[in-house]
Amino acid sequence: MARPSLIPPAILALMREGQRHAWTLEQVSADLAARAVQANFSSVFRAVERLVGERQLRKVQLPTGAARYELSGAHHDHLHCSGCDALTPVPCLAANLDLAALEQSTGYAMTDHDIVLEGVCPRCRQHAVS
Amino acid sequence: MARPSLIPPAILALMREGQRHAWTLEQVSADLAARAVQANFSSVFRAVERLVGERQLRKVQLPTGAARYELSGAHHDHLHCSGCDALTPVPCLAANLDLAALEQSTGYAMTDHDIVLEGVCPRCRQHAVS
DNA sequence: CTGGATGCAAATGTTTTGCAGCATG
DNA sequence: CATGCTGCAAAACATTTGCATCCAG
Repeated sequence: MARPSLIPPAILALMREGQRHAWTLEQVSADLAARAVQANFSSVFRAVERLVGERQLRKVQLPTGAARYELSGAHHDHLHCSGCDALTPVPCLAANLDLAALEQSTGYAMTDHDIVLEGVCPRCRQHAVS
Repeated sequence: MARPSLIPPAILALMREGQRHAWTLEQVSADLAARAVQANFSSVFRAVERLVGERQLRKVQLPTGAARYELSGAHHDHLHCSGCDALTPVPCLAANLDLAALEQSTGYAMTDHDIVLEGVCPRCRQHAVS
């Protein structure tokens, strides 16, 4: 190994202490910069990809098509606010699904899931004309 | 209204008779061409968007970030094969989730969902070294 | 030295928009 | 003729890659 990478650990640190629950690449990049960690966008991209590969991060696809990254930790699912784009973690929803039955009926071998339900968060409900 | 649009109805027809369950924009475009329906990609895009707006079509986000379109019809969810990119419809999974309880605990107003579970389809399981 | 890490620029792939032209009601 | 559909081209966007360079082991 040559030239040990500073970026991946910095990303993990940032996320562990972070205010956010999930980050876009853009946000990871910005937060690194805010911590004076020099990192080109490509490097951030590659670091995040690697971390996802190592299962230290999880990539979450929003219904909008945009992706977010979060610490792996305990598996959970998400609610996505169509108003403000917030992503709120909720306990794993697949626990309530009978995956075994699904595998039976479809022949699929389930490997993963990433359930994102669409809704309007409390704040946006308030601001909406009621 | 001027110049009634041929494209949206052609898309609906194509999907009603189609072999496929869900289409990428690219595929819609190709299938239109195969039926000798002249349509620029932009026009296909706009037509599909309109149909989604009118709730005649549904847009499904795959875990890969790619989008697919399908006829609205009865709501259902999907299994996505990570091997061959197939999208298999399954009965609505959210039926098994206690959405009311979720709304209670999170304050969200749930508006929609689009559950895509990741797995390996029967065919790909076969072809995999076992 | 060497191999991985990095920055920069540019390719990619897809979705989206501006605009001028055109065909119908 | 006005309206909104259409094609074409190009913008916008986010993601991804090529390549030359750099550096700690």
